Parts: sequence; structure tokens; C-alpha cells
Amino acid sequence: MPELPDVEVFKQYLESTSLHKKIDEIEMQGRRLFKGISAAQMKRKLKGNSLASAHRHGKYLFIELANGGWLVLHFGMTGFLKYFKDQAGRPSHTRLLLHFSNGYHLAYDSQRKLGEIVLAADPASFIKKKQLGPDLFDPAFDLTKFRAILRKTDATIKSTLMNQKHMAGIGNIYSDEILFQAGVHPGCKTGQLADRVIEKLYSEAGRTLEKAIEARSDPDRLPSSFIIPHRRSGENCPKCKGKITKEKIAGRTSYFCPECQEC
DNA sequence: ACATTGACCTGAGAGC
DNA sequence: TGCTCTCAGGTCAATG
Repeated sequence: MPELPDVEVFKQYLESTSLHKKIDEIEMQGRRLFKGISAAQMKRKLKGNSLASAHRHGKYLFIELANGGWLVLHFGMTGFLKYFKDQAGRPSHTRLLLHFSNGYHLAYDSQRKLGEIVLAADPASFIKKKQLGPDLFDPAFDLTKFRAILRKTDATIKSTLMNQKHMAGIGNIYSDEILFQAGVHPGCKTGQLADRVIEKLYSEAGRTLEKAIEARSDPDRLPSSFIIPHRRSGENCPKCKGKITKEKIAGRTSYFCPECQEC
């Protein structure tokens, strides 16, 4: 689930529920999610502290701590946040739980433990260490920069869009959507894309991600012109009514319309 | 430089 | 119903 639009929704959710509340206690489960941090360290840092602000870069959520430092969350394939009051609301694979003094709780849940929870001095140093490319919504990430990335590589367009070192935020689902909206086949090599196709990809990437955030990244709320709600092979393409095809491209299952998408 | 594969984890859904 | 198999929206390392 958690690609750029999902994490943006998590960020807004956290901002509207969990800022500026005193953390009385924390719970941790799933050792390997907390890379290089012991439970004691995490507790020392968070207990008595509060969350001051949130920032997103690609698929990472950075949470500023009132007393300095940042909590960094990555959601892997199955992570999400939940703010709740009663125990009944506690999600079943809670890995990090913050107990606030107002009686509410914030849970980071991840069934498959493929995410990451760490502490960082600040977002910039973490982004540098991870070698993440620019966030898709960074104002400095303009068409010129996008074109330069596509011109210096010759991989499939799908893998280039998903490569977090080139640009941060796009995963398997939304790469399929962007390519569908732009009418580009996921297996095209970047070297064979015309300038005008690159422009189209750039504008559709921004538009698609914006629409996804508006729809809270919920497939049921996405425009019916999107391929995501029809992401099953054999379903009809929302544009041409042809059949949607499933194929493994760039190592990931890709859905596309062979009629509408070409190189 | 790029593609492919498997590993990391757990559970849902398909197929029998 | 119950079992087994396959697959899943992410990332990383090893291999060709």
C-alpha cells in the first residue's frame, strides 16, 4: 500500500490526531523493524516527549520530536497508522505504540514487518544516507530534472519511475497508474521515449499523485478513469474497453492496457 | 548499467 | 471444511 500518496495521507492523519500530546509510555514489538535501536534507547527518547511536526519525503514519514531529533517511519508493504482510544481499536499487528496522556494511543501497525523505524538527527541527513532522489512534489523537481534522469538511464520506464534513488515516492501500483494515464507501455526503454512523451509522463505523474491524495489513496474513491480500481487481468480498460493485461516487468506484477499503452 | 532472483515476514485467497 | 500453493502495493544483496 504505502507509496507517496498513502504516506501523505498518513502524514495528514498524524498531524490531525497526534501532535503536541505528551507521550506517557511506549511499547515495541518486532525487533528487526527497529534497525540499530534498542527498546531502552527508543523509550528514553520518546517517553515524556511529544510529536512536534511531520514531514514526508518519498515513502518516508519524518516526525519531529519536541525535544530534538526525528522519528523516521517507513511502512514497507503493509504498514499504516491508527489513532484510537479503547483497546478494541488496537490493530492486530501493532509494532510501535505511543500512549498519550489524553488517554489516546497511536499505533504503527505492520503485518509483514518489512518497514523500518529509526531515529535520525534530521530528515536531510537521513535522505542523504539513504541516497534518496528528490520527492516528486519537491518544487525543484521540474521537467528539466525529470528529463535528465530519463536521459541518463536506459532501463525500462517502469523501473526508472520506481527507483527511489532517481526519484522518491512511486511504487508498483502508482507506476502502473502513471504509465496508464500517460499511455506509455511499462516495458519501454527510457532511451526510446520522445521528449513529448517524457513531458506527458512528467505531467501525468504529478496529476495522478495529486488525484490519489485527494481520494485519500482509497481505490473506491479514485476516479473511474484510473486503472487501479480495475487492477485485475481480464477486466476492461476504462478508456478503450479492451482487456487489461498482467505481465511481470521490472520484477513486479504490472497491469496495463496493450491497446492504450505503447512505446 | 541493467535485469533477475531470492531473502526478509505473514496472511489472504485460490485451487483442489 | 481443510489443506497446500501462490502471491502481495518495499528494499536489499548477489548473480549474470
